[in-house]
Amino acid sequence: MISNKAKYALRALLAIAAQHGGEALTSIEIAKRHRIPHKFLEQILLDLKKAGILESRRGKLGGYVMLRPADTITFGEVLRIFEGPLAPLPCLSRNAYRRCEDCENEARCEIRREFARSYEASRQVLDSRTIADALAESPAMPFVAQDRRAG
Amino acid sequence: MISNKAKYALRALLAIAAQHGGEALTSIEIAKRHRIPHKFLEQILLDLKKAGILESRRGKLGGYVMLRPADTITFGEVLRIFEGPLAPLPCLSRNAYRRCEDCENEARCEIRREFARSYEASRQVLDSRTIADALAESPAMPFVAQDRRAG
DNA sequence: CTTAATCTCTATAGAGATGATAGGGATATG
DNA sequence: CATATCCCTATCATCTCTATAGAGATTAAG
Repeated sequence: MISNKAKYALRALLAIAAQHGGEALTSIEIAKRHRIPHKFLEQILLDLKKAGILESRRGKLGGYVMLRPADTITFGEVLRIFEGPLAPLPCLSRNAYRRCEDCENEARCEIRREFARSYEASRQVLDSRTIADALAESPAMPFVAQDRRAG
Repeated sequence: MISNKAKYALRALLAIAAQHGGEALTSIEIAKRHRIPHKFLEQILLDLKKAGILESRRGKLGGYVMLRPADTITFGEVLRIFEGPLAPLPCLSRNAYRRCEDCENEARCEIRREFARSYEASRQVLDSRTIADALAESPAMPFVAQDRRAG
């Protein structure tokens, strides 16, 4: 199961990316719409900003907008920010490889071999599907916000 | 990342299933071979027994043997015993379905839709690959123990 | 300049999961 | 009876998750 944090982050991103005209969305508005505890959401949005995904404006009329276009942000990328490596075993992570301390022979490890298959299958989905893809297939929201950064 | 518990369980199962002639393996032997804390492993083997996967014998000459043949035990089944539902969202679990409390419209939820793809991909691997499959592909152990229950 | 709205940052805390460790009880063998 | 093994329960330290809280920084409006 994914964490609430990651789920909230994805909800928030979908909302911000879907915002017409690329207008800023406030954390309060997102929290109200999606029933996310406001102060918890603030932390999450801050993480997304630090990750270079969102841009923020402070003060009155402040809020959040996409920094990078929604079609460049995959579900996998967002998950990794909040959950760490997606790999089921440390020895299968590309970005965060660690040897299993107690593993005798990685190349012959049956467990590693089997999980590699499973991981590869889900990784290919998570690392290819973007926020924009998800919105594009949404029946209630046919118009996808992609790159609407103010020029 | 999967838990140590699940990893230990899989290691133990692979060892027991690979045992020539279906001889019993003791928890001490498994713990020594695979560097698993012995008392921790005992709990795990007990869980596997309660799940109907292993059979045990007490006393001298005791140990564990497979109850069900190794080609009927999938990685997914073992994982579920120790990690609970494999689904990334409660609303995607078949056996343990729960509605996301804060979800407005499950059918239209973009997050659910995307994770369904990813989950389906990994589930198909985990629920089809068995302990016997894993051993069969192991270069160091070409002879697979399948159904060796004493008649 | 003041006020209000918003983002920013850090601290704290309860609940539960994780990963063991420990001790003894039950059972089988010889 | 002695020994080896499985069986069962309790306990514990650590970490993570899920917040909650409060104050500071920034901006816009009046």
